[in-house]
Amino acid sequence: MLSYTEENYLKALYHLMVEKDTKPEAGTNELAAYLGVKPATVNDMLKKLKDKKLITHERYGKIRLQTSGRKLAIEIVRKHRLWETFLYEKLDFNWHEVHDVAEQLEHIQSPKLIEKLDAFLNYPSFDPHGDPIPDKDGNMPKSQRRPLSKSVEGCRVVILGVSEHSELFLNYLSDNHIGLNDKFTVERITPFDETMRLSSKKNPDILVSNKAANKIQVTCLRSDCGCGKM
Amino acid sequence: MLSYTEENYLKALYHLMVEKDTKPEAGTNELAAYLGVKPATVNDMLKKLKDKKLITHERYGKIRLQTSGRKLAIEIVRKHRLWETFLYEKLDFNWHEVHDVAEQLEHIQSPKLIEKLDAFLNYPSFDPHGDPIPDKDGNMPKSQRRPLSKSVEGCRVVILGVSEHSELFLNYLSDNHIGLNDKFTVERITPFDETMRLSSKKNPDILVSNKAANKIQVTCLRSDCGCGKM
DNA sequence: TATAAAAGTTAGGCACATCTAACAAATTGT
DNA sequence: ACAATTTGTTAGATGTGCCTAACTTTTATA
Ligand SMILES: [Mn+2]
Ligand SMILES: [Mn+2]
Ligand SMILES: [Mn+2]
Ligand SMILES: [Mn+2]
Repeated sequence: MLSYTEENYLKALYHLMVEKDTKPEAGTNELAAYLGVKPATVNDMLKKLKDKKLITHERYGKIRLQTSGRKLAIEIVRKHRLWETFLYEKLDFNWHEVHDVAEQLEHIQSPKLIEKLDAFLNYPSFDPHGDPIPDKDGNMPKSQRRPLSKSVEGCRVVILGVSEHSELFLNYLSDNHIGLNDKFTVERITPFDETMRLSSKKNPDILVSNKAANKIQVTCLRSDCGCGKM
Repeated sequence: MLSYTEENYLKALYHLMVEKDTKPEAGTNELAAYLGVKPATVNDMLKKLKDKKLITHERYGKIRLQTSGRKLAIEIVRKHRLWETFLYEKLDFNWHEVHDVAEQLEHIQSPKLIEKLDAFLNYPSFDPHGDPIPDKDGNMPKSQRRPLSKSVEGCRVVILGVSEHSELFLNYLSDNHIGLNDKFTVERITPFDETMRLSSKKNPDILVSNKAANKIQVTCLRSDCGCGKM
């Protein structure tokens, strides 16, 4: 049985490695910064996780998840995203409110609870941020999400998710009436700064900066718009 | 902000005091036994709770909850019972399975979560064991529950709850097809050992020992059966 | 009332998760 | 290649929650 803290270290390692499409390894300082603790603290924990055969790490070397550690990390990600979905779908939480509560709920120990919750939610594949929810065997559903910034003029897109979860960004989207599963047409892209002008049923004119468009994940609804979708 | 452990001490004190209709005070050994820790451990915690003005306690004296401590304890009881209701009503947990998971869930910190959960469950007044759920101001709903053993021959009763939560007892009830809100007629009470013979639609002949009848809480559906109901 | 039993306290210690401060190794840049 | 910077490690300390063992106070009982 892992402690609350050990679980958070595994999950942090998993996220650091997924969000790094180069080598799946992390450093002590990097992990410390991510978790908001000091490198010395991480070092103590590395010893414990190594003893439990969840990671590999040798002195002055890089940290890697072992298969057992990755499996546990994915279980925690699964719980986190199922709880986020529950809060959003069933309890009417806002987009930006679900994460912090899920940070607590993800540590509840009860396999039955998670299976029942999954069933209650109808076995969802994606959470309210559009992130994939691993199934009970740890398989991640695939989606052809791509940043909105890759779309071209004339594209008809649907919002599948976001790649940043900050309250600031999520509120910015809400304020601009951009929500999960909303559909938009890319009307115009300003050449100089690539600001996008979108239209939707609810709102005929929405301006989205390139910075924001990079964080908004969409899929293209037409195959003939030339946006480079496979 | 209280720790997980501090919350459990407050809740334990509350339960010890409610379940004792004499003086609302508890002893060190009593509390230690209830929580499954050693008296020395309790002593350390008493110091902390006293510093936080949640209890009163002087050397070799009895422990009492202060108003602030009682209020916090009731909040935890509220969370516990709402979660039990959620697990039972929405996730199809069995009677005896809800408690252990609720022991974990009761410590999740999010006022919004609890208010939303309460609304989602339609502001229930009683949990799956028939125990009262305090409202958000800490008021306990009243019910005229009384042990089944107080009923007399001819009484028509409905099961409102149980005063013991062990898996053994709850499974005993399930095995005998006795469930929450089920209705029974008291057909016969054996004079010598007060064993009760009940009948219901599902099952025309159920034998209930006096030991069990003491733990089953009912309300009488007729006013003329002479069972002493007010 | 004296003694035995029960209840409560204290001292000292341990595991966990964290810190600071000092140090060592590896990497980078001139 | 050497120095400077970054990265990682170690030692020693703290607070929480728990323990055992020894002690003291209160309560029960002979
Ligand atoms: Mn977490
Ligand atoms: Mn998410
Ligand atoms: Mn608890
Ligand atoms: Mn209950």
